Amino acid sequence: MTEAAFKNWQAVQDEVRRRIHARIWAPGEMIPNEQDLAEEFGCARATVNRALRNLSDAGLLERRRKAGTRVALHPVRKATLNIPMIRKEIEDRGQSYGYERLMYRDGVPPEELSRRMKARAGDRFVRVTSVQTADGAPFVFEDRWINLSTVPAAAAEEFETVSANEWLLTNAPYTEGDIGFFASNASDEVAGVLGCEPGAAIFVIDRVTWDNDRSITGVRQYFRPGYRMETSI
Amino acid sequence: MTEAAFKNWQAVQDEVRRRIHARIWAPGEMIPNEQDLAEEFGCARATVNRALRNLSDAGLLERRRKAGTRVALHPVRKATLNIPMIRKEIEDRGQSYGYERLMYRDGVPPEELSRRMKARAGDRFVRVTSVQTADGAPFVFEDRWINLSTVPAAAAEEFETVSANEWLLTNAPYTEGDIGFFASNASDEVAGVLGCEPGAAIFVIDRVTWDNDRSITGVRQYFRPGYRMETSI
DNA sequence: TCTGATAATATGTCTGCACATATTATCCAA
DNA sequence: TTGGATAATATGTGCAGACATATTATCAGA
Repeated sequence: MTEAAFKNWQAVQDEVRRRIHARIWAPGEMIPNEQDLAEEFGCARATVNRALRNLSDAGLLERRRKAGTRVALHPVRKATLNIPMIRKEIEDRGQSYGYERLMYRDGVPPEELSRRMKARAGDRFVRVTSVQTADGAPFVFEDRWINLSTVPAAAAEEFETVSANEWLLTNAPYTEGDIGFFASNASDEVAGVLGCEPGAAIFVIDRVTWDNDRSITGVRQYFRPGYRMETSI
Repeated sequence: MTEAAFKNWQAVQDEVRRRIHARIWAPGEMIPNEQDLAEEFGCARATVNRALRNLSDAGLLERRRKAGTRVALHPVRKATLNIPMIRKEIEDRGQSYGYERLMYRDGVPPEELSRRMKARAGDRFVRVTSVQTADGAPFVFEDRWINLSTVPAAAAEEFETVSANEWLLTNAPYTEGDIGFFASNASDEVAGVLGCEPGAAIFVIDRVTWDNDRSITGVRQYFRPGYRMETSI
């Protein structure tokens, strides 16, 4: 074990990882403070800070001022998953992408969605349903409500050729979003669009996006049977 | 607009966010380099660096050496979701948690899982199935294979009272994990355990965890109908 | 025209120092 | 004993300067 072997923050991070994994520093246990570690590793405190901060972000360490740094007792494993932008996902597989608008209509969202979107009195909405295809086969059925009070410009667009998702991404960037994932049996409508049996298990993503406290859009995406969302931690 | 108003990295970050959102810097467009921004904001380059790096991590900016920094064209929205530790999730709801082991048996994983776990010739496995309950009602059915060649200590534990997940977390920490989410129609077996109709849409999480390049365990969790995984971005 | 060496440039990161801030420990007075 | 002021301490962050590194642009030579 040579001295001064940990000169960059990633080397420090790896070493700390190793010690946690080797249980040299056990879960729940305090680890030395930054100053001491910096001396031991032969680097500046800022370098140690950067490494520990990163590990704290990753959920492996818990840090508090004055209290110090300890190894997380329940490593809250955080998976970062990329919310699929359908076109990109399909094209990345080398398949041809298709988009077709099915319906475009003014209206009022159902009660439950209205609540989730914190709709105010007087808010106007438009509903757009569409299907996106991979090599001609249905890939995802999308049922979307757009809050025209938040995005007035959307009233001038009928989403016949460009998907609402892409239009919104470039024309109404959002600051926050709530996402839910669940499984649902295909209704007759969903089955009809996706070309599967009614009752088939469908992976569904629910999303509401916000421009600060104003909801932009609420969308539900029904993926074709067999769809799998992957990630790693 | 007063000068020198952005003295800390979060203020800088907020200002950059604002400019992106206000389309002062449009998607795909280059933004000024760190040096210039530092002068404009009246702070050190390191401060601008910290802010931009954070935004890059969040997927809002794309940075490349020499090429510079540009506003992400397709803001790859990264949702960080906490992989549920079932007991904690149930107890956090104020419900009582229950665990019951259903089966414990040596064997060989099915072909597909064997491949995903990169099983080597001579690897030995044990299969553990269990159900976890919330207030007595089935919550999740778990079908797990443990690689005894990676975790020999697991051979001495039969998981009758402690869930394999918790035992592994404290006895065989993992370095990496692959996770998949999908929907599946309940088989007769799954329906029987979860107490629902066969064919009901079930949210399923597939996971393989690794100690470096050696697989520790491969598990499939079938959640009760109606289960919803939530997160925000 | 193409290729490979070279220069230019923006980001990445380290150092050493300083001060800020949150939190805990301590101690004194009521 | 208790409450509140005060000190001590570990992390959080800022700054200036320097060098490292990846990548692009340029230009000479084949």
